[in-house]
Amino acid sequence: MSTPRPNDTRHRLLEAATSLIWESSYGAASVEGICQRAGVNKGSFYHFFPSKSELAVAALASEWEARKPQWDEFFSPLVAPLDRLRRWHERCVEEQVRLAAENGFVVGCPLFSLGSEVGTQNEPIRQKIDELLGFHLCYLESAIAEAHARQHIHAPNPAAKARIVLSYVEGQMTRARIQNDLAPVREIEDGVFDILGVGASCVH
Amino acid sequence: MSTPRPNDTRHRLLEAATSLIWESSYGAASVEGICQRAGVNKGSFYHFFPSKSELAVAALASEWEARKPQWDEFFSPLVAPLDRLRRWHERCVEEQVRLAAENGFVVGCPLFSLGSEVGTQNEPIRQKIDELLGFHLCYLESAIAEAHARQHIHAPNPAAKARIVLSYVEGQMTRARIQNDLAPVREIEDGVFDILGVGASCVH
DNA sequence: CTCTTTCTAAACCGACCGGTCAAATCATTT
DNA sequence: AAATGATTTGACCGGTCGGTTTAGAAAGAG
Repeated sequence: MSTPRPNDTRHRLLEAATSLIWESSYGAASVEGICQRAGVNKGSFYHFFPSKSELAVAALASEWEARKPQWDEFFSPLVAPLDRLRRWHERCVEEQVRLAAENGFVVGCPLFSLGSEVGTQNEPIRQKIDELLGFHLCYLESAIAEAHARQHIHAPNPAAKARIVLSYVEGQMTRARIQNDLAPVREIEDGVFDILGVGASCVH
Repeated sequence: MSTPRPNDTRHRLLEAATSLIWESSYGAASVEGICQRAGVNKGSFYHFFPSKSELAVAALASEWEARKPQWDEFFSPLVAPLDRLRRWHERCVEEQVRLAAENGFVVGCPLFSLGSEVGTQNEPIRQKIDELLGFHLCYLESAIAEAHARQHIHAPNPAAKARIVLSYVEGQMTRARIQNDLAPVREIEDGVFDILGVGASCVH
């Protein structure tokens, strides 16, 4: 019943794949390279995963599973809705700063990078990313809807507003990667609040 | 003095590379495949371009050169500033619809797809895309600044607003590719006008 | 202990990768 | 016609790709 060693090799492969794809790209991350980073032989790779693309899907799922608790915490109903966005952004900046220091360049959002790379080529990966971005949308919409209900902002259509915010945020993350500059990441908070009209008069 | 055939082979290679990278990705577009689509032998490829990556840079430059006149037309001072954005968006939708019909899936924006794929791996390509996105930013900022000056919108910081709009637009284009759905492209106009606060009271 | 299952090691596969090359061909100029 | 440089050809290179194979180590179960 217990899982004393939660399959170390498999787990290392998932982590190696995540980091390698994040830093470079799906196409540039070879199976050989992933195995090397995981300290594993190729035979083991194909014992646990039938193909490189299925590893990618599993890595995305595993990543999300690991991150979800933190999202739930940041978007907890105990936190004021706009503060959820603030803390979530704060966490994003921290992570990007750390990764940029580790890797020497800004890596951006892996969902968007990977999704736009293989979106037209690999349907399973595309679907998984689509699903995960849908989750992100839910968190945003919930916070925006509540902020509107409490009259902190004016957003009569929270779903539409959430799509705008998500696309903006992901666009900034990708620009940060393309410009190899953390500035776009850092200005996300101001941008989001500008989009949400925070500070604007809220007459009704 | 005349250039009757402006280097047909070279030009066909540029076009083949553009379309192939746009449809799939830089990594998935092989030199062999590009040559095949261009109807050219691999030897000819390396007669005109020293490497695949330099072809990509040349293709980006060539693409922009071909598109610039249209951008200048859309963003002509003769057009009302917000109408510039409308017509530009209209043109984007048309193109995406056509490409989606041709290829069977939504392709999104090649600058963002390519940029986020090779951004951390290939500096020359990264720089070229950075440059081109900078041009886009200029057009947007100009229209936004003028719209503000004419009091059509309230945007005291046009440069910041332009960055928000660009990231949002590119984010939507990428989401369209990832979702394989034209809806995000179609809603860009509404989103941009929402961001710009069109229709909102403009007290000052 | 042995049997069985799970996992790992390392050699191996054909295909394809980006890139090279020498020879052939074409279009101009003289 | 001869000469010349730009263009084109297709065979070819070493290397790496994603994936397979097989033998055996490890480990739990009886």
